[in-house]
Amino acid sequence: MSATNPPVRTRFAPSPTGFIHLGNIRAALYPWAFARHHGGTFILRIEDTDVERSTQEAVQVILDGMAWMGLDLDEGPFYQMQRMPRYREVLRQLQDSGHVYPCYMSTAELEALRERQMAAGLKPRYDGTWRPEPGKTLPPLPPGVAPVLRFRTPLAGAVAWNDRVKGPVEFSNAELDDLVIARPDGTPTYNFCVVVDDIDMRITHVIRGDDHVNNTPRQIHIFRALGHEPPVYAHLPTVLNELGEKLSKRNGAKSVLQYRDEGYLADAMVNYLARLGWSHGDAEIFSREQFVRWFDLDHLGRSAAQFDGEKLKWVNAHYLRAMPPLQLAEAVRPFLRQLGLQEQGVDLAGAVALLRERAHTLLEVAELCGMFYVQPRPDAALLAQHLTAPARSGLSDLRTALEALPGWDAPAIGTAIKRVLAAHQLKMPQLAMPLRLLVTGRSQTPAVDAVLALFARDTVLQRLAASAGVGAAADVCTGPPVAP
RNA sequence: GUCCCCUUCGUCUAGAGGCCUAGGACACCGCCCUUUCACGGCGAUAACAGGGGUUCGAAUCCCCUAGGGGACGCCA
Repeated sequence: MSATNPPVRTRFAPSPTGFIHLGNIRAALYPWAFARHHGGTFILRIEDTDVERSTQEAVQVILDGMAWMGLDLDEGPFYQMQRMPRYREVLRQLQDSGHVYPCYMSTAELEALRERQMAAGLKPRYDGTWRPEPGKTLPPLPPGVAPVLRFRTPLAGAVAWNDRVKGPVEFSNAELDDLVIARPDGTPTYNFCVVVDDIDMRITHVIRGDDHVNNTPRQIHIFRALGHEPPVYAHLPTVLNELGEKLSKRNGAKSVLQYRDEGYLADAMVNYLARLGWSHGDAEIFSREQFVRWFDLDHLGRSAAQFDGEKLKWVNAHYLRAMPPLQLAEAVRPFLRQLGLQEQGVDLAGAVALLRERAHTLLEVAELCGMFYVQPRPDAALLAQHLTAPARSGLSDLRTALEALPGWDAPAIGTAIKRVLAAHQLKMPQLAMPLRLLVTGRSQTPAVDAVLALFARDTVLQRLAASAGVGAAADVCTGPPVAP
């Protein structure tokens, strides 16, 4: 890259429909990363010219999603509805230069035309009835009809670009018709607004979903008519859901914010999404900084990528384990509240540090925390199975030993347990199982000495005391079993 | 129907003519570790859509076929 290249400017240009799924947000991630990589500018533009569907709440959804993912803006959001005067101005330019003409064909007539063309095996397109040509006589003006404005597409030749993802793409102009760029009331249409915006915002690289490939030749023509060269295009392949279908609300696609609410970390999401459709050799786990440093258009995939929730979980679990315990505890707190768990008695940072190895999401960590913040109600059948007579007598001795322990930490507790094991000729599981059942109510926990160490000693002694008597087991089983 | 695009293990992908008897990761399966469950370690199964070329040599280049997707709006 020579120093004469203009600074990189990319944009994310969603229409605010109230929903933003993983495919949408990936279409923001890549242009963001590209701008950051080149020290360029990342712009958000809200394409809200469809007044029927656009709302401010929907814009907020986009903003929230981007904020969560850490996709920070340099400029914008710009709203197309606020740029109407500018569009009208450019429209006049195009009229003055003879690039557009009024068309009075009714929608009913157009419909009929399309049907005839389809029936004849042709591509349906406007036939140029109202396109003025030297020596051509136009039909008589229908009275009282406001015309649309159509763009005069070149008849011959072809339009081509070198797509940074797809490679060279070429469309014959004969395939293109004269598209409507302004409605009867003068409001401009999509393809026109996009070009005016991309020119005004000096966009150098258009990185967008490949559903726009077919719009690109039209947009290039408008660029040229306006005396500008088009930007570099990179059309990203589609993201498919786990069934291989196109992502959509109707297909049950989730909002990006729902992933946040289910306990996924933004860094993990960025990592996973970056890797879905782009690669850097064998790298699977990389930080946001590494991603930005490595990101380029040359290693984007060409074909549609299928979302894989299992891999997302794996990536998320990785980030969970890499987090400092205090920070993790902070992140888990809202989920604790959501589950109605009271953080008390046991240090949360200690708990999550111990539990995160067995969880994939913050929500799962919070659920596991239940073993520390809920009164234990061991399953009666499990208790009966594990609380054998030898175990009972071992536990009784252990209780005494724990009570006498000078310190209260995992190694000391572990030593005490091993002494009891030896004295009673017990195997570890024979004592550890009833022990974790009695203290946590669960049969699956981290190493029992580490778990006990997190509890206050009094709590442990109390819960062990409850099982001391012969009939005590029944006392403990006062409620329905909690999930193991 | 017409045009455009796509096609490597189940999934995400590496791969830019010889480094490929095709590599990594997730998932799956097996073994090990073990205080239950996890984690971790080790290992196994698994793919170049098909057919023709070009070349000494092709996953890589060309052509054809098949399959998939997208577009064809006074939506964006």
